[in-house]
Amino acid sequence: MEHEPIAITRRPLHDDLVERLRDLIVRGTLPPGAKVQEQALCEQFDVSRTPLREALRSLAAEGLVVLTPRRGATIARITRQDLEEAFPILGALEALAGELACANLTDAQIAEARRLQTRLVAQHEKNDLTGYSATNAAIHQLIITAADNPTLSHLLKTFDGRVRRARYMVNISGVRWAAAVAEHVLILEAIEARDGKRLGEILKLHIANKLAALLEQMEEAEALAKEAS
Amino acid sequence: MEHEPIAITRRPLHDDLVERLRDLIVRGTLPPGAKVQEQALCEQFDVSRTPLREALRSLAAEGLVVLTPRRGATIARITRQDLEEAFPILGALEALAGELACANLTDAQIAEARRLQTRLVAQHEKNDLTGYSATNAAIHQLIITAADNPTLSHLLKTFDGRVRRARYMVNISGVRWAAAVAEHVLILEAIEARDGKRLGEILKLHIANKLAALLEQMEEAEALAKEAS
DNA sequence: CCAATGAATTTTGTATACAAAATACGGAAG
DNA sequence: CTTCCGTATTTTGTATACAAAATTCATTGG
Repeated sequence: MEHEPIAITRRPLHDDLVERLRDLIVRGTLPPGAKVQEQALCEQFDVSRTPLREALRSLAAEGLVVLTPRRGATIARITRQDLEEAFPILGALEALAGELACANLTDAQIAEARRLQTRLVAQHEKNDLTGYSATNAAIHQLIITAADNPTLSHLLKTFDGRVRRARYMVNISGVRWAAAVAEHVLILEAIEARDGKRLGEILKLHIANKLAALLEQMEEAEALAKEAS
Repeated sequence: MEHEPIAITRRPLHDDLVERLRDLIVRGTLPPGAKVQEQALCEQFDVSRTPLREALRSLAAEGLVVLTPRRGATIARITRQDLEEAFPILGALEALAGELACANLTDAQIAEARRLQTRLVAQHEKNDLTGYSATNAAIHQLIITAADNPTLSHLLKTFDGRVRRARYMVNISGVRWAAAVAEHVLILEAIEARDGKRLGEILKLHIANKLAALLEQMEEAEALAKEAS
């Protein structure tokens, strides 16, 4: 007699589809503004329209896909306005995560944060952007884990997806990268001091700066695109 | 020749279903923990399973419905933990809305806030809970509108639904009601002063107090239920 | 009398079918 | 040549069909 069946259930197709499609969208393989051809995707994934459509509904709820009645699905565009609206929300949520985290942080977690910070600096110096991104994500994940609020964690995960796409569109500038590393020093300090209020403020600022840099990059990219036409 | 077709599109069934089901869930007609019988609902709404299932997926993304593979949908339960996780998020989001709103508030909007506040107090004195709730919602709506951030507005709307159900389960205590009215005085003051930081703080506190009162009420209700059994 | 096993029933996941709407295409009129 | 209109094609929304899994229920053995 078992108490927790641990659900050995095989996942339904639409759940797989959600993940695979999300990946395609976030990475830009399905580019913003693109029309989603149900039939084409059905053939590509070898499924029928029913599970595909259910997956599209989930992604629409996440904001990655826009569903227009009688005229199908498109990949959500990323406009400047979207980013300007989304980043402050992300900032508020991450700030909350930081505040909550400080109330729970264990010594082991703080030690881990120090290790990650050291690695982050080293990767910046070695110009290893891929590794840096991973370490960066790990630090944010550490904070979210320490916050110990699954609802917040889930909300951040889905909400972050909407925004992460933008980073695949432009590459970080050297100036912004250095500034981000500097900000991470402050983040670690606040973590070590378990100063929730301060950590929240820094995270908010960190994200606001990220937005500013991103918008600048996007404008440059747009200007270049215009010139080329 | 028109520039904006204004989309005279008839809404699909699943969109209607989402709204009607959400209403049933939020109002408690479909109670937390209840198993969702697809067939029964299909007959009740006279639709086939396809649009119903799509609607359930949307509601699952909102957190009102829980989908378990191979064993169907249930109405999401509201545990103490859920509320303890959700309210701080709601607080952070409303605080952000307050901050943003203060940057935009017009004199007309401030005047409207004063009118609503007067009405709120009158309705409290007349013990008109229904009217009070509507006015209360209008004040929060005014702030969200002034924040002028559709992404935030949408997020708050769906997220609020998860929590609003709890208020249908217990009725506000006289003590909490009076305290809420007092807090609204401070809210109006911050609005009049266009003090975003302060408005944010008060809203956060307002929501934290709401949570505390709600948890207390729920514990009382649970204790009563236990006694009766 | 209870537990366990297995067949009958229900429910779920997915595929397919079909009607209504939207889009693409092509020819005729200006 | 362009614009308009009507037809053909595609796409969307919904219903239905069917197989696999889960649940129910009765029966049997202990």
